Amino acid sequence: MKPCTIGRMTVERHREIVTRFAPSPTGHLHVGGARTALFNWAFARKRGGTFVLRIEDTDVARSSVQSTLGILEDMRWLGLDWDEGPSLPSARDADESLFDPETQKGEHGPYFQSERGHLYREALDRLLESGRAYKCFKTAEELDALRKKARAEGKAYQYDPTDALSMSRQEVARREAAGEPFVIRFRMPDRDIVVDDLILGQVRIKRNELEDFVIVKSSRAGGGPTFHFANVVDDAAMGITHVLRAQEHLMNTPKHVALFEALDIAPPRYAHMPLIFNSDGSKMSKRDKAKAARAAARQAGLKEVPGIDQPLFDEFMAKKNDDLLVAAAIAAKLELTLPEIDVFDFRRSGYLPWTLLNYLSLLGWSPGNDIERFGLDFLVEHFDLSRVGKANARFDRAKLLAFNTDAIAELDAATFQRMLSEHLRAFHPEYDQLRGEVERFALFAESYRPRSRTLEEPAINGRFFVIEDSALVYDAKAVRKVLLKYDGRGLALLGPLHDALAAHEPWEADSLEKAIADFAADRGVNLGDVAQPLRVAVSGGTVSPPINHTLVILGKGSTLARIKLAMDRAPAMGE
RNA sequence: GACCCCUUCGUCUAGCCUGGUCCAGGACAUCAGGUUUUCAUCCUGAAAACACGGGUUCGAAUCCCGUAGGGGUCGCCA
Repeated sequence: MKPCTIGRMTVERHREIVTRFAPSPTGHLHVGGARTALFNWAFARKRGGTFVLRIEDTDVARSSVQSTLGILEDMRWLGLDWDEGPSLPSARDADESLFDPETQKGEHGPYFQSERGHLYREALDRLLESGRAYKCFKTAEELDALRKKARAEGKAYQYDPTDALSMSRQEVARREAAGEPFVIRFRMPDRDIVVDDLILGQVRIKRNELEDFVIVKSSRAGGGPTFHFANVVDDAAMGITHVLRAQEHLMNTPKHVALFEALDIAPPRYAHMPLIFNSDGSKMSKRDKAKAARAAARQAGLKEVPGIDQPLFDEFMAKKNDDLLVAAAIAAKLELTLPEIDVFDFRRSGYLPWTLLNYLSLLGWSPGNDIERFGLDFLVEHFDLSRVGKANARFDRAKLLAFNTDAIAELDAATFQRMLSEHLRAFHPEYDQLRGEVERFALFAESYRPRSRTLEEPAINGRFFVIEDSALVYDAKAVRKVLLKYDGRGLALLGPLHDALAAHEPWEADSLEKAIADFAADRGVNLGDVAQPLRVAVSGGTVSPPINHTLVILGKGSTLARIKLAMDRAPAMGE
């Protein structure tokens, strides 16, 4: 690859592989983006190359620092480290105030496009000088009308450069001086363009399918470089050798290749990956969350939701907007989990980062044998573009969950406890106190470890452990089935059980198990006939860790208090 | 609509390049049993696919052509 000179920068990275992940900071990191990042990362790591992270914030209106931070944090959580790019604050918690865009690693920065204007300007000058770029005064409205007209006539629309190209220098200068807005377009070469894709093979795009596209927006739209232009200039300036991106970019590639050639720089190799869809074949988008929330709200007959202005809510329900804040508020109110779309969603739902990555790697890639469960080290060792498929894939949450179940089963006690604690700290402040009680929390974690498929499940299922005794809510169905059925056989056991337990010491798992078993044996009933009523009495429902562990985590005081509470409330809960 | 990409069990895929060992293998899901004091696990088994049509060949999931279906793109968004 010959050296590239843009600005004062000369990039010469001999035979080294350089890949990049270049998200635009307009929201959270999407799983599709995560897979793109993963493949670029794995490809670079496998070949001993460099992985660059570049923030494409050319769309000033939609980009934000919070999004940038969120994406960096998601990348960090996933364990995808980059060799060059912005630095993440070292704090465990991403704190916006600690984030300094000036801090970065690598020598090809800045890694924010918003700070690379001089490079685009210089490249533009070169194109303007060589006649490969020209000014066009057609407004967006005019072009829109032309597109509509072509469509109405059933014809394919394509930009016609005749007017702009035939305009005299004087005329251009006059209109420019008069302050008329214009865009700058790239003059496509007069020939077909062949993209030699590492996954798809050769793809030929005919000259008449290609049009002179905009590389610099008009002053009305901020006057900055378009994605195509900034992307190419940066890939050149950063010495990117391989561009791995989603197939939706395939039709952009001829433009990019032509741009590289016009700048007299060898283009990188391209590899277009298949897309990821929902299990029903629809596009995985933020709208899914809005859709799910709307459906749930409708079913629950929700007419308003705390924290959201009524007009906004009404519009949301009328499908006038897909505001995620409204969706989140509905989800919180109805206690439902919205479909996970972003990396952060999966994190909040309690998936392990390497499990998500493992699953994601299988969407479009396969190691070629029957091995499916593996970690990043395996991926780095075996990843290869030749084994990336061409067909789109559907995201199957059930399979991800199965992977996560196994991954959690493989964690040792200490690791699970640490990860659970971290998860609860981030998403469930109601567990703060329990987390602080070392021994009790260790037992809590150890009780849930073998029965959790995600880090979120202990938080949901164990909630009865962290509420006031008096706040315990009894599930009517459970009370009827376990305590009241058969003439209150279960309920009748609670009194003597209370007394037996009140007299029991010490309050620890083994002796409690024995005590409960003895209690059952004395009455000639099965262990389950005692355990279930006791479980309902102390937890409010039929599901909890083994009963002896449940009692130890709860403590003697709460156990006895709750048994009394059950004896008190259950009789009134019949039909 | 035009251009481009794709097509193996419900889903993700192995096999395809280098035709026979494939009446197609694995995983998840499903169904049926079993273990377990609840739950979550776990164990055993079953059902389940080469989109269709033509061609090449002794022989095609594998090569070629066509058809159908799916997807992507067609922005001063990235």
